[in-house]
Amino acid sequence: MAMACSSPAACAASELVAKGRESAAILQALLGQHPVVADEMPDGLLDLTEKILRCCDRALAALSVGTEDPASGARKRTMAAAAPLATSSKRMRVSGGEKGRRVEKQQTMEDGFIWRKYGQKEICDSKYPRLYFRCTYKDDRGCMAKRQVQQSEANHSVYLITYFGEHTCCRHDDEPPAPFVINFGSSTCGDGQPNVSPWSSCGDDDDGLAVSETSDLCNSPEKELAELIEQSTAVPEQVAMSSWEWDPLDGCLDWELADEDTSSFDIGQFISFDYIYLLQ
DNA sequence: TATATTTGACCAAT
DNA sequence: ATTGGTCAAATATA
Repeated sequence: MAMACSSPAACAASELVAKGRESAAILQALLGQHPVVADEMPDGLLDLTEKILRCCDRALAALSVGTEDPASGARKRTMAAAAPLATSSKRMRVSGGEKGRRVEKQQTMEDGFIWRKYGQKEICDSKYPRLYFRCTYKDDRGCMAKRQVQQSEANHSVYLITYFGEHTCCRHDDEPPAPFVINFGSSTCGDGQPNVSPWSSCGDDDDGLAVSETSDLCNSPEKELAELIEQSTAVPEQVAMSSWEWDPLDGCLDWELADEDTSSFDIGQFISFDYIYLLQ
């Protein structure tokens, strides 16, 4: 699937930032895990990788925002305060007793979990059907997580995903959930494959690192590094969730200031400043 | 053959 | 009566 960017520059920038983020995630995982490196590491090295990851997240989020129709984006931004996007079906709340969490995703509805489709419904006032999924492990492990997926009316390349319930299928009691699985440099980008990070790029060259391929690694014996990298590469909810209130530059400032004397990097070479308003 | 998807039917909420 | 969520038989796929 080709990336539906609003400009070639934005598309190229997204891919470059995504690659940079993946590399930073691997570096962070390796730094944190390797006993020798961890012992002799100068203070702040992990913090630095953390900052790099955060900046990449925000850059990617900003770029993904840039794929939307600017007019609708501006409209959304002004409406955000009055109408928070985290809504859910009243029916689902009644039956499930729980609010859904809506996430907007570009390009892919894959999120690293394995879902089984159990229904599809034409929805009134929407030209796209709503797809109903439950966790594949509902029967085996009693995992009651569900999600609904619907293409955005405003931008059909955006999937509106609403989650209900928590995954209990691949979580140990003392471990946090691992909603995203990375698969660097995967050669397949088909819709049928659980495709990892929402930022994963398609048609990538094959010099990447294949760390894991399915969410089943939750129980695999050689999962330690994969889990470390998963945690590092999981996109923070703040970024994944639709929100127009966060500041993409928040947390990057000190990093930028530290570099400003030596860096000759001109972001304007890569990103049209048409998108800069989206960062404000 | 086992597993996943499709799709019409059913039912509860509105 | 309408709508949306789920079920389950039929069908597709590996």
